[in-house]
Amino acid sequence: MAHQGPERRRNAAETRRALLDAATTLFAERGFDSTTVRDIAGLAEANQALVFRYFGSKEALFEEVMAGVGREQLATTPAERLLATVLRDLLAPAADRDRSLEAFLRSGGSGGAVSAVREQLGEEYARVLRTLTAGPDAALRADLVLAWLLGIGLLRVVAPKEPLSTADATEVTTLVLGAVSTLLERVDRAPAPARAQVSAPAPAAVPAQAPAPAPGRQPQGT
Amino acid sequence: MAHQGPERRRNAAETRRALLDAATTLFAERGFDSTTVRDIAGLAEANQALVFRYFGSKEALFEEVMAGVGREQLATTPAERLLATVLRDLLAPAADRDRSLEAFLRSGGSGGAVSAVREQLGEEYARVLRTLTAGPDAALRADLVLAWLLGIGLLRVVAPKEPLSTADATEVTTLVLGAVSTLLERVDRAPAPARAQVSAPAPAAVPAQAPAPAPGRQPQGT
DNA sequence: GCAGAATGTAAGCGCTCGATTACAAACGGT
DNA sequence: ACCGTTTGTAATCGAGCGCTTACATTCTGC
Repeated sequence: MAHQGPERRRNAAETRRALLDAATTLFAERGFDSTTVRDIAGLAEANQALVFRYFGSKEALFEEVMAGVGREQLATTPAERLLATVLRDLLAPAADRDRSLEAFLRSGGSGGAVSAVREQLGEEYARVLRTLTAGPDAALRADLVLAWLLGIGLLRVVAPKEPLSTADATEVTTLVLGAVSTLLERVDRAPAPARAQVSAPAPAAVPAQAPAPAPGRQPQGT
Repeated sequence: MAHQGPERRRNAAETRRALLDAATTLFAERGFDSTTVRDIAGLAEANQALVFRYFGSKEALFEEVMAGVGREQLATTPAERLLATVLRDLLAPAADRDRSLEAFLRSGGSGGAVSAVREQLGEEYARVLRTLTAGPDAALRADLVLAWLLGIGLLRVVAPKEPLSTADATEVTTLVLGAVSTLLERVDRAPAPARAQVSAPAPAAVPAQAPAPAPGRQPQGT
């Protein structure tokens, strides 16, 4: 990658974008702590001082990364499909996976600002998931679903664990959606009625698998 | 320089143990990266050079912490109870929670040795969970259960998210076990031998609200 | 065409980290 | 009492970090 083509002329907007892209990639691959601004600048083929000129600080850059990438999916996906969409995204090959979730998971013990971003993003996802079920504990059920998604991401991406990390996407989807349908159904305290079928679970809540490549794609420059 | 009490006399074994305890606490609270050897030595009221004398390196210390704490629960808990035990542990107040899982979750993007420890520990848990279900995809189902546990830990401990982080333990247990029973139910052959622990919540398997040290010994010290 | 703003670069500051070293103090066998 | 070993301490090293500064280069309005 010698990069000799169209000489990058002085262009603040483009440089900024290059830095943002590089940061998105690296935060996803290594998390916040293990990514240095020198790495980011290096990948973007820019000077590391520009990170601070354009974003102010490493944390501010992280916030902008997290704000941009994850929100897109959230805004364009109807609630009923969010679960299946996120799941499909999680199970997709690394290349076209949404990076924000990875960054989220890999940025563990970081500082206050990073935690704030994490909380906010989690809140947004949970709010959408909450609409999928009824009852007084809808929010709790939504949190549990979100927790499962995060855990699956953890074992598939961050700390790959066989066989989950290489399992067939359809099979995982089937298993998860089946169990989730049980969770989202209105079950009182009675543990008995838990006999949900994967093929015909909740009516509109869980539009089962469909791992087909959706129309809306996210151009993720590498 | 105060510290006058029962003067810690020169005692390598005790100093080593103090360092190990301090490391266990701090790794759990902040993760591997954010914990410094100076912090550990400070909490243990020891000199930081001793960390290297007794353990060789920070990573080696981490490995010893992870080897010691988590294994205890794993070795003394029968398979049928592991799920409920881990779940109860996860939902317990921070004070008497097992710290290894926290350390596991908070040590995100760290180096190779840390990842190796994580993988190994995850493998052990999954192997036990695997015995809870039958069928060709038992291992995958076990991984999904483990993923859920990790995700719940994530949203309860590492990145606290309302309402899950403060939800009633019994309610969470009920919801999770209900959905997990759907997941773990055998699909095809292999008539169930004695897998009743989950799908029919036997009172023994899920003590749920009773964190009392039941007849079965739980020699968890500290 | 030139002043001033915008953009890019190189150097380095101050700090913290893991790890090492040199040395002092307590211990224990003889 | 002596001496070698064990245990503890202080000082530091070299590297890497986020971030800043001083300066060079290019662009743009007039």
